[in-house]
Amino acid sequence: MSIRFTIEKKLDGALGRAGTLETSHGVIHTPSFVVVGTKASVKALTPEQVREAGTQVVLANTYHLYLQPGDEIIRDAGGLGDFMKWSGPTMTDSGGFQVFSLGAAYGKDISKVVSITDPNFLIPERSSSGEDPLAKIGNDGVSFKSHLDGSLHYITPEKSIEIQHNLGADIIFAFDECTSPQEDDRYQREALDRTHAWAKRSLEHHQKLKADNQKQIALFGIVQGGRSEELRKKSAQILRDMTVDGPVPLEAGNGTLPSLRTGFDGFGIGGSFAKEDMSTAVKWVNEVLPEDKPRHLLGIGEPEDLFMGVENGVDLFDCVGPTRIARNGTLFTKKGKINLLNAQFVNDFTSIDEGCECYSCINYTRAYLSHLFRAKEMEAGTLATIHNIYFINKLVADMRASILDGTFFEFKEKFLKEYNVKN
RNA sequence: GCGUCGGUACUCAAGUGGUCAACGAGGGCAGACUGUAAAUCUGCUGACUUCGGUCUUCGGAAGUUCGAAUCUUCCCCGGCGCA
Repeated sequence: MSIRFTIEKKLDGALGRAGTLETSHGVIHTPSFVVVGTKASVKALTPEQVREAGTQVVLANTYHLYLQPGDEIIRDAGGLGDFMKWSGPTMTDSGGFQVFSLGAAYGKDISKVVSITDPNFLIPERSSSGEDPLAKIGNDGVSFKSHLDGSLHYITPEKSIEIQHNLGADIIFAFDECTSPQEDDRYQREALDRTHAWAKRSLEHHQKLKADNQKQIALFGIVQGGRSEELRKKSAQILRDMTVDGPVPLEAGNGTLPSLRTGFDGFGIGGSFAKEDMSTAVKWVNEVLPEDKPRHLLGIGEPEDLFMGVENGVDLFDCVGPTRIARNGTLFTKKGKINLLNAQFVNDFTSIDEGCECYSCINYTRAYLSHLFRAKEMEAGTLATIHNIYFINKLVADMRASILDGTFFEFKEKFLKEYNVKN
């Protein structure tokens, strides 16, 4: 068994739960936020700083590392964790998101989460003319034009799994197609069928490689289905029930052993969401997915969304938001986000977030960070990133603690009330 | 003193008769960012505005012209050269 998931306590009257996820590189206490280190680096931080900010697990990206430095380099370095000197658990995304971000979303003003009130939401995805996308989908796989040097690469589910095995994270994802919520029903169905076919091929190839190299790697299948309840539930069901022949026993048996059927070790919930229906989509899916396996809501990480996910049975979240907005000057506080580049912080000698015990808050003032951002000093990104991931890690850890002591809903109400009050 | 080059918005800096409230860069003021093409991107940056425009600007003053940041004259300021 490559991972072991144990539920410690469930939420009354909701799908949420607190648990532990054991990997060969340590235990993840869930629910947990997964810090993104796309290119085998959490931007602006050393692994020690990532750890000190309360991080349990880091996620890197297949597509980026395949292009640079190449997955074989990382395999030869001893795997992702050894290469980047992160001793804790690791995950890799499959490249499925790049099918979206470099494909349908390329050169357009749409992102992972859009509001249905956004004018862009009304533009039919495939009919709007934009730049020539870097990712083009075929039924067998996706052709990518490298954003680094323009070279062409063809990624199939097998290729993604092979790269991910070379990267050697504890948890990897099936190759999927992340669709935009604007896609019409016909396209959603077509894409979903493709994602399921790719999931099957990912699982088959994963089992084959696992049998060959004996690595302790867990594979998560990814649920898609856009905004449709029917498709979301169908996707969760199909992936839940999907199995392939298990690893071949090392010693040749006497032929009477029943063949082991294995499925996914956990599940990702994917897709670009309409803000307004993200919670219903998560609920639909988690009502169908098996309770005893971990669920990862891909790419979501705003405080409000984390509460929603945890309440509805999500165990893992990853998101570039906290690290990205930090580098751009926006910091989380208990009273909402603040942009340190705003004039009001130039002479604000209070700490970033009162009461926060992160390295940045203990040692520095808003005025100092404001200066660093204005002066374009690199340390600005470092101190801001430390604070933001500490803030999110702490928030999710507090949610976990509140599930364990039965105060989740009170905690949620109190936090969101304060968080939504403008500074 | 003579000659010469220059003086443009917060700064630097284009423009050398109408398409100029004036290119561009920086700075400033905001906004965005959700499985990272992102230490990135977008908007605004003379005043007023019922968003149609209106008014005041390119060292100062006076001219030429239908029209001047742009041409002329004088003045002020700065650089350089010669006395």
